[in-house]
Amino acid sequence: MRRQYPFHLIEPRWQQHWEAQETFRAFNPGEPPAAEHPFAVRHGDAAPESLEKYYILDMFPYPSGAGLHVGHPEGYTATDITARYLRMQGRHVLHPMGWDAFGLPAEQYAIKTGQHPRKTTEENVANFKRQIKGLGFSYDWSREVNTTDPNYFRWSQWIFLQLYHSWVNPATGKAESIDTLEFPADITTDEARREYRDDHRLAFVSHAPVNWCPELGTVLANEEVIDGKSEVGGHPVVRRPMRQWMLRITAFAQRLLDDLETIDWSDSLKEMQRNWIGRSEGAEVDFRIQESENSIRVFTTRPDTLWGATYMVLSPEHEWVDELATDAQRAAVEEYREAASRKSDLERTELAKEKTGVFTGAFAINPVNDEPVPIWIADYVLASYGTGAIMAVPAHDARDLEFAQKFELPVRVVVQAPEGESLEPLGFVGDGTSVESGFLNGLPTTEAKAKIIEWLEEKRHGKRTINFKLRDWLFSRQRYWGEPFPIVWRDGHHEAVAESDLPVMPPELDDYKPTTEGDPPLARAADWVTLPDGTTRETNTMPQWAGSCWYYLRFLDSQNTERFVNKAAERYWMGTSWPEIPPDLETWKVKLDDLVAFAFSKRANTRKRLVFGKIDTAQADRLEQVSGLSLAGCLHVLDNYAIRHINKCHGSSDVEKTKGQEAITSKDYQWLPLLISQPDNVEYLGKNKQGLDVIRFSLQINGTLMVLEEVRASSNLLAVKTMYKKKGTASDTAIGAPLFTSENDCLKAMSHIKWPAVKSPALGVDLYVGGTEHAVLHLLYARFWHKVLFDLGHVSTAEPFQRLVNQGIILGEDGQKMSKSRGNVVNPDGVIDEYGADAFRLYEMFMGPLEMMKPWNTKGVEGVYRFLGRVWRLFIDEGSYKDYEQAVTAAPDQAEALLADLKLHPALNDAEPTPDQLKALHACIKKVTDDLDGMRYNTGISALMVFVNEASKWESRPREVLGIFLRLLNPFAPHLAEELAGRLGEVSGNTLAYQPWPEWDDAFLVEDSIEFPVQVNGKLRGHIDITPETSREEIERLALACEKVQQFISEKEVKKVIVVPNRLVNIAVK
RNA sequence: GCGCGAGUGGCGGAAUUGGUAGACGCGCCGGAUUUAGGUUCCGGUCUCGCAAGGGGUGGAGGUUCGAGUCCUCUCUCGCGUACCA
Repeated sequence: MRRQYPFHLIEPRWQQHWEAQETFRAFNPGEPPAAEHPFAVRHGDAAPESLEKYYILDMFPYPSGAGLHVGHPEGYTATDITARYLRMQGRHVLHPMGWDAFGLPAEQYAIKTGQHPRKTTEENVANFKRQIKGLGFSYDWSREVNTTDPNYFRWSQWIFLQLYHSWVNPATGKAESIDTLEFPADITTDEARREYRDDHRLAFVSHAPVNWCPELGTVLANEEVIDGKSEVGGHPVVRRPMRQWMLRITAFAQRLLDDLETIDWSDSLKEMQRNWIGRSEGAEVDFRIQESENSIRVFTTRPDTLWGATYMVLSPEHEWVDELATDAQRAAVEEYREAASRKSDLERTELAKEKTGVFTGAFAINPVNDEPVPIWIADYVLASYGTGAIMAVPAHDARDLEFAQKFELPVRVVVQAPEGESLEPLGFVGDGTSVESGFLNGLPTTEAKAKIIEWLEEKRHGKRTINFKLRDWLFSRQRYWGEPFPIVWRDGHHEAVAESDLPVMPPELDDYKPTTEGDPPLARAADWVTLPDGTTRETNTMPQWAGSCWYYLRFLDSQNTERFVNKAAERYWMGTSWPEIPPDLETWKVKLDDLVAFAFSKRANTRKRLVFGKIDTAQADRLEQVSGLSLAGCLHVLDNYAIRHINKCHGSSDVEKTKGQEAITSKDYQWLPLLISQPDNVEYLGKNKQGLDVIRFSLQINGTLMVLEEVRASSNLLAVKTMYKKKGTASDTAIGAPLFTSENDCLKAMSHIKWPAVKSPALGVDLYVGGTEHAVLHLLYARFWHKVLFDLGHVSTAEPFQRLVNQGIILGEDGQKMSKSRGNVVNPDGVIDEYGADAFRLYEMFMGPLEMMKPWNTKGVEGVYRFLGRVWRLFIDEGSYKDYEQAVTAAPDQAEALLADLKLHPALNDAEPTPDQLKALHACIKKVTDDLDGMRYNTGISALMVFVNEASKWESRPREVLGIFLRLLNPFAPHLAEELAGRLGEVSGNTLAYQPWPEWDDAFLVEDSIEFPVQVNGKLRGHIDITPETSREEIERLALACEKVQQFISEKEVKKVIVVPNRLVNIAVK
């Protein structure tokens, strides 16, 4: 097929140019670029670290043997377009790429063929790199990392040692050195001290039952087991006790949950993490065992239903089952336990349809009414969650009900459903009103919970408790191709390898299978395992997730041999300096206006926040008085999401009137600094659904009470949640008296507010793009490691990834997910050969919104390819291209050299652009800029197409206009844009990469005459010709006079005429 | 079951705080260039209707001068999770 343009020559040429020029290198603090580098050409003498940075990251791939598939470049293209766009906008962009190269496939290939996994990995990396480079991404390859490189995994091992040498201090909730751990008085011997320490480390050894996958010959983390099968390969997984390394991620559960509030991830992704962490609030309640001194502790989220607890269930593995079973029931209990222990998780799940269980013969005493309740065992109660025992309330829990019905146990209704919600009280699990519940009768569920917990605590029958689903992270694998642990064993105890002895290299082996005794493959290397000093090495390796937990940090300084990352580089790229608190009230007001405008603009799906205050010591004391929270130094922030929320809930006067409130207007935000610095009243509202503390500030201004509610979004952040106004005064719980009686007083007070000189919380990676498949694995693990490193002072942000965007999956042409077995896999190499990298990139983005799932369609590639051909013909004389093609047929080896003979299109000239031309150009600049800000690549491309369709008709094509167009095209199709820009004239720095991004001027977009739509009763009936100056009255007159409209309104009564400026006019008739 | 998200032409998808539904591309139809095919260029393409006009964003209601967009109910699909008390 004839090529639309010689992309096969242009693309490699520009890729070589960028590589030779190091066009896309990012510069660490103190390492300025050479004077001739295009970065220096653009920014002059400015130190790179003085520029605003942008760290844009892709999820680095596992280089599989199959090579790149079309899903990989989807995210990579999106980030590349944004990276190139922001570079042109003047940001200092860091955009790196590397390889997550440890993994099972290379090891399995090694077992089969004997080829060292390193060799397989190197081959695959080389292939991936070739494919990725062929797409012309603007990566800084000097920062490339590979997790299997000893210079990389040495630092993975080092971070493991940081975990090993740390514990979480319950007083601060933060990780600190294990040396700060104090021993209880009864721990006196060295042996006991060591044990106590080892029990507190963040990396610790456990002998608990683990997920063992016989097929893979390794254990797996909870996150890697799906429906009782391995996530990789779908092999069965069984529970089996083994000695394993664990990481204490559970100590960070609450912080991992809280800090989700501070980052810009999609709601669905945050929700997945929340579900995985699985926080639930409730109470532990002790049930005394009948005729015994002992009691059994249960966990429940519904202590208010205690009167409805008619039996109790223990998990079969519960430690007291043996003791409880009566002689009559012993045989049945034993049998049930035996059967349960034989079941794999898979079987337990699959057989879950039908409830099973056995009565132990024993009874417990319900503490609220002293009634005996039978104790059962059943495998629907899990040993690993809560206390491994429950109180069963069949009337208000679906599972308990099912069980009770099967075994004919009593059901007692103790919660009345709200009227209309459920006619059937049996099985009602929602909130209602307590009945038949002693002193709780008549209380709504929330209050009943609080009251019963108070009672339980007072009578010492139980206490308030919070439980998490999250389990500690099983961190060892029985594999060869992973990071060896920097741990040795001496006399049955583990010890850390000295930092100076890192990296611990894996031994060379001939056989990569596990040993016949079931030990990991590393155990085969007897010489390696046994050390001269009599210690033996740990033979497990780390899981694949280890390397990906911190690679984004290594990119900042990938060649450093002294530290895992240079401190200054980390501080600069992870960002600590934006945004600042406005220095004064005036600036604050300007920034506020910006933020409000932003909240209602098209770009509003990006989070933008404004810091408007900091809690000083006096304030902190006052807050501590009401809430018990220590909030000194906390910053107040307002973001665009909050503004939208407030507008939605409290911005409409209709809604507010009914509640005796007034609508919040954008002007009201200006009171925020005063509200937080000099409130009449501060209240602590307790924790919200997500377990976050809510604080209410209120202030009376001229008879109206303004109320602000904030949540503590992280340890140092109070985020505005909502805000409303109402008539009246502050409630009785107020601290202090109202300070202001008039608005003037308030304004006066505002002028005295002092703005603290602080910077807002750090950012981390500015934009991270990747698939959803890592929602609870990589992304949770990485956040966990990052928090440990943060606590220990090694990094400066509490969160690694400020903004995260998930790309949608690309389906096959048949609408099914792409897979080898379906035979619908699209190979990028083939597409690039036929249409070129620019067309491939463009199509990947043109398919639809980045985050959406969408099917591939090769015909669609032809569409964008034709578009690039039209761009080419906009600039290049068609005759000369035909001549070129003929010449190449005669002398194929001259193809490259002959390119020099191509001529520019004769319509290109230095004429003054016409108003129409400027309008087309500036409309394009505006649309593309807006769309790139909002990551709407598909509509951005369509704007480029609209411009080209228009410009193709021009008989005179001013260089100036087309040159600016090429800058807009550059992020999307950089090879073609660079080529044409080079032919159009000299480009400073010899690349478009650092040319300033064009700005649009609204003056060019104004139309002289407008065809203004006229509706009658909301239906389009005609148009009138107006100008931007036409008055409302004139528009109304023209609309009513319009001929087409007349036939719809004559003989009818015109009730109302609505003129919507810049939109339309609507005539309402009866 | 629970949680989250999405339903718009033959297809992928566009539609500012509610304001001309279907941008852009694919496909299809017609025309021009070409010996022909391919390429390129021009025109058409939600639907019923000759037209005037009517209908139309999964379905049913509602709010509004005006609803793809907001509210209530409902159906379908996708993703996540699953005995987590």
